[in-house]
Amino acid sequence: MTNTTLKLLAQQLQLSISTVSRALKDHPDISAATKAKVHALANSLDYEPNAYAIQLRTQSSKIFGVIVPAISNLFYDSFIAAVEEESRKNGYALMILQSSNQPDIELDNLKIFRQNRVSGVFACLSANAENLETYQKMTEKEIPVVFFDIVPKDNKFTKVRMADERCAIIAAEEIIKRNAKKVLAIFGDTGLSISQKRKNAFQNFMETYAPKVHCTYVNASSSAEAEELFRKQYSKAQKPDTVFAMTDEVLIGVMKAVQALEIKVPSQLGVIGISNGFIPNLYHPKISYVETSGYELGKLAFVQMMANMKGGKTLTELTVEVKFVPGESM
Amino acid sequence: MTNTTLKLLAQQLQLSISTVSRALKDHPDISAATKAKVHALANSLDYEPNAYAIQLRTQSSKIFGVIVPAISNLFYDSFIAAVEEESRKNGYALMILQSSNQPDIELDNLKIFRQNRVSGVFACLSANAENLETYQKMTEKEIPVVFFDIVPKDNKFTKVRMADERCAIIAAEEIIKRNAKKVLAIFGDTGLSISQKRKNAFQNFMETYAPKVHCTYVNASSSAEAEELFRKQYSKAQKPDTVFAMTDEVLIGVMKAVQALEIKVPSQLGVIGISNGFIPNLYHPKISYVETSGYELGKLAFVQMMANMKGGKTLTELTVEVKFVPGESM
DNA sequence: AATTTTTTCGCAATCGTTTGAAATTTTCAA
DNA sequence: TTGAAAATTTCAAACGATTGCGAAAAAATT
Repeated sequence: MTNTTLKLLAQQLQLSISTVSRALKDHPDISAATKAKVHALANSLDYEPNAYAIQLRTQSSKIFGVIVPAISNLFYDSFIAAVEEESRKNGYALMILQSSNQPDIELDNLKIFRQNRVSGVFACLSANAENLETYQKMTEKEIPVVFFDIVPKDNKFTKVRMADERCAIIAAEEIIKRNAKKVLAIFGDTGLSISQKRKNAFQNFMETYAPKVHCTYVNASSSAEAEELFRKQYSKAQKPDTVFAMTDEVLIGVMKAVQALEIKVPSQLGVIGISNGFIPNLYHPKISYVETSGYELGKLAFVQMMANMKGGKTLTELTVEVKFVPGESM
Repeated sequence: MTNTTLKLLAQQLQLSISTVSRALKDHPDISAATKAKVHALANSLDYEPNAYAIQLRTQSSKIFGVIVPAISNLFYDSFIAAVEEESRKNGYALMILQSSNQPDIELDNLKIFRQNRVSGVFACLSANAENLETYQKMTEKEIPVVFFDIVPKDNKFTKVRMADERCAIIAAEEIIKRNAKKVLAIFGDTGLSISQKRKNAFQNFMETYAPKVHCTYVNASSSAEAEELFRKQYSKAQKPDTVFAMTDEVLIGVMKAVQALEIKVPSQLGVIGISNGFIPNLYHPKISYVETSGYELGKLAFVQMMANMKGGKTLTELTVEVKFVPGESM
């Protein structure tokens, strides 16, 4: 079964292709009568405009590219969900690729995006990305790029991200409120700038506003490592009375140990994390957390993308607001 | 900055477009000398073939469409990850859309796929989908469709899914091994055929091989409902000694109650679920589960897709094998 | 009835690439 | 030197849609 094309419709109706084309898009030049006829036939033959032909002709695709380290990730998937939602509303489709945190795959993916002449790219840098040059070229070719979450330092790019420092500070505030005496703060992989930012902000705040609270700072790059670190710290004579988990991954590790050691939360140990909320609500009592919503970030990223598309070069760095969501763990 | 095209290269090199085109793809007709020249210029001007033009000309896109109820889902995201991985290896990109379980959105998305002339579609039906006609049309237009997970009954379609009955039976076997006396089995939404299948298989097996075990069967369509149901059953005089959770969603609800009520697992209560493994491993002790891997399903779906593409109409229903993964909850 | 205006439609070029077939050049044996 | 075969390269027609501009037909004006 061959696809219905304008040509086919034109032949059957004894009209020219251009007339059919115009009729289909309600062009004022065309009489109501012919419009009706054209629409009728188009429907019965269920005509679907060929997106490639359109894009070739108009030099603009209705597709955005999204590149993330991994789709199966509690944070990115909600980001993607949000972007997809907005895109759909605006008549765009999404092409999603994962970099697996490998710079060469990231480059491959970017090539696919360029070859498909996507209208724009939402990009989350892979861990050790040094390929900013490629992104630079894309923006030069007028393919807007909106970075999210893991963004380049260079501020000639458009970026949206969580208010990382605020997250850490809000957590610190809550910890101080709780009147903690000994805090164990576990951050993510040392290689990620986000870990550094959060750690610095947290440490600064604590040292300034609660200098007498004893804090221990460690880094864990996996749940297992986080669990191990927690167990070690908790086996010491002076146990921490509060633990701060910078990511869901860390929190998962901590909570494994907490459950295994049958530590009472919050009486024996206060727990606070930074999360989109899914993991903290898995436990009883619910873990208190500072909310970083991938969903909200997605919405924001989309706004930025649209702004960029409309000619305006908005080279700003926006952050989405974060808030404390009390559970019963503090 | 305008995009480099074959025409541009041809002009600069004083060659015809066809020569340039052929040189770029190493056609034997072209002399080594010109090939070298062409490649050199193409590189320095970083030429990127225009995917639209190619697809228009060749009538074949290197894009697959994927449609899922929701991307942010522990099962689907790993499915997508697998399909994406395989697609990339084979030079395909993915266009991913979510139906949000709404049939009309699903139809919209299918339209986008058709307009983009995707090479094939991986589809998970939305809950109350009655739009099989549309899928039917697509296969008639030679766009292969591989259904996964939630698949149509009609067996003129290609489908891959988990071995749902096997899942339930394996779980039942383990429960019998454990010597359970009173079992609470919580299944998913009644509307989903998968719930029915699993329930029937489970119930059958239990009644056949362990008729004296007392089983209670209930359905929950959310974590909260599962939690509530569990609490109710557990507050009865004769408490269940084993609980079976058909999905992660159910398991999450159950475990909330278990933690809240401080029920000892496995001494007071055995727990077994069906899952891809992420959720069960969040708890201590680790929950035993029958593994249904979205990842494996994705791989299988891709194989089926490729088989379908190569002309062969493989209208079969394949299932991916499942296995029991012992935790410490039984 | 002749002319102007308005409606309605068609021509033809274009987007960037592929590809069968024809045209050109080179090679080489007779 | 010549002619045929082989090696290169070019021509030109697609693919399916959009769109400026001009043409024909219908309606309105004089």
